[in-house]
Amino acid sequence: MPELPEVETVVRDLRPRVCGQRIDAIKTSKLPLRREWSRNWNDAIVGSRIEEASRRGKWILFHLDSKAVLVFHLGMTGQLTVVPEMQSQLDHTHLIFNLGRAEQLRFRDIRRFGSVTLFHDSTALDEFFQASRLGPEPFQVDPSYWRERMRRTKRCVKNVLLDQQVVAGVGNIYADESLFEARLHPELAADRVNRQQAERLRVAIEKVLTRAIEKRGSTIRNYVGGSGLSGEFQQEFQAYGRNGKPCVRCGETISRIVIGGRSTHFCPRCQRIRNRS
DNA sequence: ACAGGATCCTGGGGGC
DNA sequence: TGCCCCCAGGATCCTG
Repeated sequence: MPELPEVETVVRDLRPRVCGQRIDAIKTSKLPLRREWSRNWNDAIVGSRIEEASRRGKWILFHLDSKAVLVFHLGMTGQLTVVPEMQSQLDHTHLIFNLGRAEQLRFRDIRRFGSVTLFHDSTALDEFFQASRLGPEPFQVDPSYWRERMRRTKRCVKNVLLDQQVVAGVGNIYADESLFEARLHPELAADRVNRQQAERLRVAIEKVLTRAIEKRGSTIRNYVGGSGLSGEFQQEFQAYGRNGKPCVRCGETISRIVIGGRSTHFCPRCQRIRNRS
């Protein structure tokens, strides 16, 4: 499910509802997530207050007053919401944190590709991000960055966009939407991307992500924000999931191919391998 | 280095 | 109604 715009929406929704709240109790389910929940974490967390909620790539960070950082990844179907404790519990709810005001922070994940980890302090978290070589935020790269990264690989641009070490937060939907916006063929070899194309790509990614955040992300099936609301950007898709439909720019039929095992949608007329510009 | 495939899971949809 | 197959916003491991 969740790429940068969805994760950003969750964090913005949750921030006012969790910041300043103390975690009074934790309930865990038996089923494992991608990382197993450590029993020690209960003791380390209970009694702490959440000071801040933030995002890094597709990761959600809760900074506790104990200096520990509670970190979530939503995988494909993760949902992180604050609800009244009286609200009935949905299937696949794996973690419940009791907050003040008779509210709970709940983590639900149907496919259990999501993960939760507790880091002792922000240094330990930084080390984790460094070890995984997580790339920069797409809004913080300077104009030369994309060209720089592209020229040193022959991989196709779609795969480069999905690589979290290149840029953090872009997933399958926003890769396709950004390439459509930039009029680049997803199978274009990265080292053949020229200066103008790289700049178009940088601008396109920022534009697509910004608009998607404004629309609270995209809901295909499972995604909801931190208050349980769906996103609406799926109504503005121009490429993703539109195979067989006419291109909004030129009327050509949108194609679907598979790249790196991920379905990929593009306009064969607007997005050519050989590009005039 | 990199592509491709399998894997971790559950559920929805289509075809028969 | 059931069954089987394919598909899904991600990441990681293994092979060639």
